Amino acid sequence: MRLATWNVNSLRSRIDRVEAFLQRHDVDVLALQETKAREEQLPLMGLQAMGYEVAAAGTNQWNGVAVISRVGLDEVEVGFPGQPGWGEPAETEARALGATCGGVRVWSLYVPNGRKPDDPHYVYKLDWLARLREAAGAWLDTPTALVGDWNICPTDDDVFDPAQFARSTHVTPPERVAFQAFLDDGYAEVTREHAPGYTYWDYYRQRFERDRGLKIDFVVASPPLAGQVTGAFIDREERAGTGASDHAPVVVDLAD
DNA sequence: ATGGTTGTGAAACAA
Repeated sequence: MRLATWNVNSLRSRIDRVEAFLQRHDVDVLALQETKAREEQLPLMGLQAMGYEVAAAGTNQWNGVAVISRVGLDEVEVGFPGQPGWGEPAETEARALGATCGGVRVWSLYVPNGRKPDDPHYVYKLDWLARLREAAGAWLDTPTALVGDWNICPTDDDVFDPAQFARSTHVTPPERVAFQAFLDDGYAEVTREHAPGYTYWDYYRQRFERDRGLKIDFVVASPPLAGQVTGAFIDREERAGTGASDHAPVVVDLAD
């Protein structure tokens, strides 16, 4: 099974790229973040014609997550127990969607950005991660993939210029501790060894052309799933050219 | 410290 995750930065504006990406790499399951659309706004006919089922959540213009699968899409769940809302009803804030696809529980995650270390949103980010960890502890014994935009650079190697990010989110010790906690519990980040390099580059200052990016998109796998990983890659070409998302897709191959 | 770009939806606001 081939599983991918991609912060698409608007599904409607990039539906053609999504369909081409699925075909180009023969992807079975795709987790999307920043879909930026209500479910009823999404153009799904093309995906359905290609044999995919779609589950989407989120109704505001900034967040939204989805899972697209051609190997089954069952037990869809939005959010996780204890997930706090943020200034609006929980359904509009949707940052987590779980679905069972081909025997794997796939969670498409859009971890809160945090904005600034002194912003209340940063506290919300850490709280959200703590509650996710609490829920994820119960999923360790089943094939589970926590995939998506974690908005954390776990090491300095994951930042093009650590000095420039010294007072920014994504690199602070509490965020890194929060990420490491999943690994301490038994989860494994399975893309890094096969697919080094950044997954996100800001639109401005020609960050992509100069490869000044961040590695913030990860596949965090439970032990039964981690043992099935045979390879991974970052589709950097998808980030090139005009009309690209600011994130590149990350693809993981799993043995049957 | 600031500014640079993109998306949504039609002015900010988030990233």
